[in-house]
Amino acid sequence: MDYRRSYIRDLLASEPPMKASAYGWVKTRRDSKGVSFVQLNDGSCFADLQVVIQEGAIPESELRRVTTGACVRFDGMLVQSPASGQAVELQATTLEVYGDADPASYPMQKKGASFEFLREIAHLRVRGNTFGAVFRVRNELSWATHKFFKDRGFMYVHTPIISASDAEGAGAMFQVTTLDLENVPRVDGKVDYSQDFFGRQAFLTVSGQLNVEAFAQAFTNVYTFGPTFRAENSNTPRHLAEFWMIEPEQAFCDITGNMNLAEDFLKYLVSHVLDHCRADLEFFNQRIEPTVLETLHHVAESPFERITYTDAIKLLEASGEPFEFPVFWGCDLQSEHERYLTEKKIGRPVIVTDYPKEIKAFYMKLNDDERTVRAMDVLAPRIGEIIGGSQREERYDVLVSRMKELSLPEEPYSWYLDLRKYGAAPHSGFGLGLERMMMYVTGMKNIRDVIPFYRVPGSAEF
RNA sequence: UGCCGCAUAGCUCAGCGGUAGAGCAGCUGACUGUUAAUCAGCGGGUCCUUGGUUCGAAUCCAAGUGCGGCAGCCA
Repeated sequence: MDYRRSYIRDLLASEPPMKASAYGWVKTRRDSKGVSFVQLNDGSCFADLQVVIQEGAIPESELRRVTTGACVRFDGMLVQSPASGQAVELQATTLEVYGDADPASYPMQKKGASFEFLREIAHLRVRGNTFGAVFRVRNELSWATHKFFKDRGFMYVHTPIISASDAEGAGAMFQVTTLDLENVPRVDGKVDYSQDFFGRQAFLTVSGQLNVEAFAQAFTNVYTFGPTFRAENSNTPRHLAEFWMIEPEQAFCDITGNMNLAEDFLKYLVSHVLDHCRADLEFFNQRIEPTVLETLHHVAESPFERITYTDAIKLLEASGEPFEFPVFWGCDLQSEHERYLTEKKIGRPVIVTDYPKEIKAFYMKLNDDERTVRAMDVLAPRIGEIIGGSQREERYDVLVSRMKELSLPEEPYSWYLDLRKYGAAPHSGFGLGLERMMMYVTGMKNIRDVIPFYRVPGSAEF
């Protein structure tokens, strides 16, 4: 079994007739008198290869083992298919069964399974149509991300997973420790973290941003792309405890440049999957969300709307909508507000900028009005906030006074403050949640269905 | 974490006070090329758990557990 061989995707694009071998997992088998049809898939593309077995070509005792879920190889001739439904098919002459799958207990079926049930068999759901399509698209989004930034001269930075600063403001963190939880060392009644692995408290990162800012101050244009962790007790179809985030950071870039990058990046990703995942997207459009293709073309072609927070509040106040949460200057935008703006009022992605400083993070650059900061959120129909970014505060004194206002300790951020002391460039960046983007592109309704093995409160199986 | 909903065959569900049903899947067979094939037959159940109401509970009530939706926190 050499590693260089044809995928089913390649066979389907080949010119028949030719000898061929097909490796994969059996989706279904249909028998008629004198002939059997096997749908074989190896994950390389949405379409299955139809394998045709004429009566007598393969011993009945072997053919019986070709059941849904079984892992097999067929050898034979790839020929033009006489029936409609596929261009080519494999006329099989030999069969090797690598792994049987007991049809009475194999849980994947060709019909009728709910996403809730499939989450219980996350190790097997990837063999089905929907999750095959989901993870091919996820793969393409990942590669497109690297290509987009590589083509624009960005450096890929591996920011740490374990972080010592515990108060970044992005939410509750998972603590990392090797202390014996049954017998925690204490000094004056408090936990003695000097005996912990790192000699201090440590956590899983909630964002690579602070680290990637340091690299932007040396390599100009950088990005990080990796897992991040939030210990929030969030039970929604849009939140995970472990998710993947893409965070570019640019020196010599203000909030306008940041918005331009965000818009170009989203359009690039959308165009990429339209070009490279056609069959998968058509499946989503047909079976999951009938507006997906239309939405993606729309996003790729039309400019995003850009409005300030202050103007957004005016639009909401003038809307006449019966919002559950009151709208006033200074309020945070709730889901219902975001949905009104992006779905009802504007009908495509909207970038909202210049939020009140009170509802945004300490590191965002203070505007001259001293009431708002240079934040920008990209809101998208169906899913709400997909990107959050800002121009960063590069003025040392302003940053320190902002931290004081929020009672943040300086010590854990001393290195971050150093970046403002020594050769600080104006800089900007944003974070894009890969899974949020996945939901947008595929139309999948639950974030647990766009990540291979999800982690949420109360659940870390597989 | 709050509010709401759901839990019956392997899966998707119906039944909603009188003792367990359908479709799909599985198994057996039929059919000369099927496309989520079709047709016939067969097997398959602690009706989530515990307690209560009742002559009688899958069905009504309560608590627990699990799952889902909405909201908050955010990406």
